[in-house]
Amino acid sequence: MAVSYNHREIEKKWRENWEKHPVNVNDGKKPKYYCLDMFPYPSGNGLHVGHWRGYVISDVWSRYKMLQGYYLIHPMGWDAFGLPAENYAIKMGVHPAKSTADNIAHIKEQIKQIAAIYDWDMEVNTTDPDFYKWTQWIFVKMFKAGLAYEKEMPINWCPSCKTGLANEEVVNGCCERCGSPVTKKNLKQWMLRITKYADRLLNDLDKLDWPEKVKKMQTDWIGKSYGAEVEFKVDGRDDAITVYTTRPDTLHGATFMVLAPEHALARSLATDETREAVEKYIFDASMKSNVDRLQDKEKTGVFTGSYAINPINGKKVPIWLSDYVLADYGTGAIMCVPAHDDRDFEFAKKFDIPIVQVIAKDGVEIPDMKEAYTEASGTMINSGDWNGMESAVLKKEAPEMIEKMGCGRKTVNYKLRDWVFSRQRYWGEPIPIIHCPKCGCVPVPEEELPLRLPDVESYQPTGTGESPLAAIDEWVNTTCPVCGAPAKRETNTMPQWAGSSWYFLRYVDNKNDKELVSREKADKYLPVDMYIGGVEHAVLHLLYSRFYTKFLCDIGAIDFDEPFHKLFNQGMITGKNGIKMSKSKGNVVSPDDLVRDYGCDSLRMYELFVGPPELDSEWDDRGIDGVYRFLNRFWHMVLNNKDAQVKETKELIKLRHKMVYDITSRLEAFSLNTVISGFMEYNNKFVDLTKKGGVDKTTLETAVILLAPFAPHMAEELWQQLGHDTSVFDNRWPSVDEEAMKDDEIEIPVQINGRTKAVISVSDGASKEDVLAMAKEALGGKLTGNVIKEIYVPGKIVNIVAR
RNA sequence: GCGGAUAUGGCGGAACUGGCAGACGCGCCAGACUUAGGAUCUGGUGGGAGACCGUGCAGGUUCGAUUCCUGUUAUCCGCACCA
Repeated sequence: MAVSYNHREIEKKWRENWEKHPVNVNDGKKPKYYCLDMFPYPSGNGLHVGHWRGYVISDVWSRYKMLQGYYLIHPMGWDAFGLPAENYAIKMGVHPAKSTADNIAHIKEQIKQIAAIYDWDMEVNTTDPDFYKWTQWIFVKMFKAGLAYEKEMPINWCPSCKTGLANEEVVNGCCERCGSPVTKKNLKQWMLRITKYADRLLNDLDKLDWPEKVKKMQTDWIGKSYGAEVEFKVDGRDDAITVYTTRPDTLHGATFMVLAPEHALARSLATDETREAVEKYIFDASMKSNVDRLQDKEKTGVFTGSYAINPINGKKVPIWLSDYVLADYGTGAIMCVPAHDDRDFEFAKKFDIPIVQVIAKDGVEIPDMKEAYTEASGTMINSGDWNGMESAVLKKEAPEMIEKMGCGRKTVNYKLRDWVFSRQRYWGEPIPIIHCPKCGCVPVPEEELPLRLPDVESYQPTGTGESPLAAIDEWVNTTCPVCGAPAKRETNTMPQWAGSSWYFLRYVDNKNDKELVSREKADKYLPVDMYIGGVEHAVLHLLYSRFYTKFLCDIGAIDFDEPFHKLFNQGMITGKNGIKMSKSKGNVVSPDDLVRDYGCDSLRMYELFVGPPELDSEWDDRGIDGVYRFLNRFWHMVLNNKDAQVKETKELIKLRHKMVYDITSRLEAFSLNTVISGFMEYNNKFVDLTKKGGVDKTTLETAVILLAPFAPHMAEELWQQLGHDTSVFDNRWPSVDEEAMKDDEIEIPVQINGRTKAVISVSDGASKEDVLAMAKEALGGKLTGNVIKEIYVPGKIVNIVAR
């Protein structure tokens, strides 16, 4: 029978046509819809079928929104600074500027293969001086607001990438990029005070239509806890040690105290007898890497020889050092209640420290404790005045009680740390700061931005903690903008996240050289309505972007404080057996051949059909035949019916509305795989009907419009073949008439004891008696025994309970 | 260790607020058209000869459970001594 539709010719024709006559037009009246993809970093490896998925999902959603009457903001750009781009350049032996430009050109061609409706006039590139001018401008503003500061401290250091890392970039003690174990290095660093925004970053999550998983990850990352700081005087000395605890209710049970080895007082607490052991322990701890520390299961520690006084009961408690206490959380010191904390229990058992229970679980003291009782539920015992109180109540009230007693205060703590913002690498935005011997740190004047990244002969990382920029004397040496004295430029660069933290704001006004974005355009087109990308940025990019947006809102640059209203995380496309696609595994599937053989429309649809969009899916090349056959069958079905002048019948109208309803509701639910199977199912019905009287033109047109976001080329071509000289995207998404969808006769399963034995067809308004009579008739001899109960749920089911 | 997700035919996956389990597709089987078919079209396809049995496993609630509850196993993901 008929030959395949010619996808090559049709797709070429419509690409050229869209080029000349864009379908996404801003008439100034339509409401905007901003649908954003997480912009790629231009890798030298190019795109594989996994990369397509997110772009197809966002394009389908964008085109759907366009058909609903929105003016679409759907831009694309390049996250081209940073480690991956630089490492690639080093590996290939080319300058990163050159390799980045080449990679962008290549990937842009590949992305165009998707036929997504990107507005390339809005394109941005983070390495473009006209763009990073504003990345630097934001930094200067943050510096002036006191949010960017310099600090020397031990930071995460990747010995392979030869740069410092933010906390968020350390995964299981290893570098997020290269997987090398991260070490500590004492470096003077630029920091961003993201902790100042901790509460807003936490509370505003409520406003967002984001996956719960991502909200949870950010909540945990910020890690807010409520508790108290309590002061313990050192026995026989004037100074005190402050601890942080979330369980002040257990204060009477504190039988020892532990300080992090890095604690400022650690050394001074040693006595003549313990000095040697204490020094050794502190030294050993300093030599441990993050990974070692994580892998140590067994607790270690050393007694300092000193004692502290528990302020609630005046008892002397020994002070220990142990690396299970973190130096940079809370106060770096803890009170230990072994009866009610797992870690303290383990430590007390190992070093034979007394264990005192202060909460009676179910009213009784546990006779022979095998593990700590960690729940705040039960009655207080061995707790002086607090005896008899409920632990849960006391937990809340104790901080204020302690405050009144003058030995501590109510407080909160966060796991979130300030953001280590310096990178000792070449390929990033220069930090626009000048170090003046007289004036200190002075920002580059705003009118002198951008501070261009200078060309350099050796852009390889030095490993010394200095950026390669430090080697360029003529760049480093400058004068102070304030006093004019000789001064030196900051030579560290910004992390890759700097540009990506705000790029989505720039798209809508990417040529503005006066402002980051004009308020007029920001108010009109921002923020982002739908953001689509992988889940790997849950606490990196997505947290940083929220922080930047809040800051820019605070300084009045924009008028909203959350960047992304709705977030969708697509699952990964993997190779066989769920193995991540990678060059080294040799399981990368390139879209190029598939586009050539099956067409862009087929690949787009298969990307969706392969599985639920939010879950990982294994790629199987053979499956694409299914959607390719569907598109062929649909093509021929429409062409076979188009001139037949079939009159619409009640049945055809019903089928049409059911189709619109099914496709729309599945699309709204983001169940894109079942949208595709829905198309197939309805097409099977249409193909069947073609042999029995045909399909009317309105139904054909409706189907073509519904298909347009998914297979835009074919939809355009069929729309034209149906006799139109406009674009299929000039239509509005069809609406559903619920009345027209209704069936007069409903099929109802008839069950005996919950097992289906027959199916009857009843009219819409049939009475219970009639239906039950019909049901019994249909069952005939199958119904034996005594009928105990008869259940009829109108429109759903008949169930007869018999014994 | 803590938290989350997932588990359904040979395979990918459907099943809306509890109501005919396996839609749709891949693969496979049979047939048609063909010089030919790895193209296309038509039909079939969970298991069992059968009554029946079947949604990771064991219970429970219900007239009725893939769906709700309790426990449990496996896989994946996140956090990981945050006091």
